[in-house]
Amino acid sequence: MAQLDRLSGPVEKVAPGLLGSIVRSGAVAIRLTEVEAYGGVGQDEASHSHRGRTKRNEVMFGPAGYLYVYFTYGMHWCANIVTGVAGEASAVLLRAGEVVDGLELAIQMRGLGVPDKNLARGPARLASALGLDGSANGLNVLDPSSPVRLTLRPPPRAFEAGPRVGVAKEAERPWRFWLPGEPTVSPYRRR
DNA sequence: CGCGAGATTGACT
DNA sequence: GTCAATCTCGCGC
Repeated sequence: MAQLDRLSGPVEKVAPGLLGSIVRSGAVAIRLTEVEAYGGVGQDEASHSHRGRTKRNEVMFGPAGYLYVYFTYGMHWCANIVTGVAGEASAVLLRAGEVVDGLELAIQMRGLGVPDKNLARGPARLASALGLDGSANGLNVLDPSSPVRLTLRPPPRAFEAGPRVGVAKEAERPWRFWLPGEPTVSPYRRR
């Protein structure tokens, strides 16, 4: 399938190609404006899969197109889309996006009172706006019957790349990609 | 407005 | 026991 092909290449090439694509969970849809690439075993110290397969990250070792949702800092969920081929364990972290559908519901999910461009700015906020938690881990986002789906759109004609944010190691590797001029891109400071 | 520290759960060493 | 791909709030300038 063509969609799977888009996710099967090297993660640093797949990641920017996801910018502008739509992630839908129930009534809420988000257009991706910022993503981050994570490599596999032995090639990326910042990746959860770097030390090999564990109970938590086993989804990353499966085929592309699956959702890897993990819990961190005792209170936040973050969502990734697995890329590459089975066994490679690479994934793309969904860092930020713009709510394009289900705005009212997304606002409720976040417990806010007014429309806000910060709704999905940052990986934990994005997951929260989509209502993602541990139960979404392992879903196939290319399956039309899945509650969480990825709709690929044409790759952006322009994007920017820079250092990753918030990771303990290899933050200088320019594997964070975003769409220029988007107000929803997280302006986070570097560690 | 910018920086700094706290919150709080689960998985790994 | 330690650490984590974060967010929010509060204080100081």
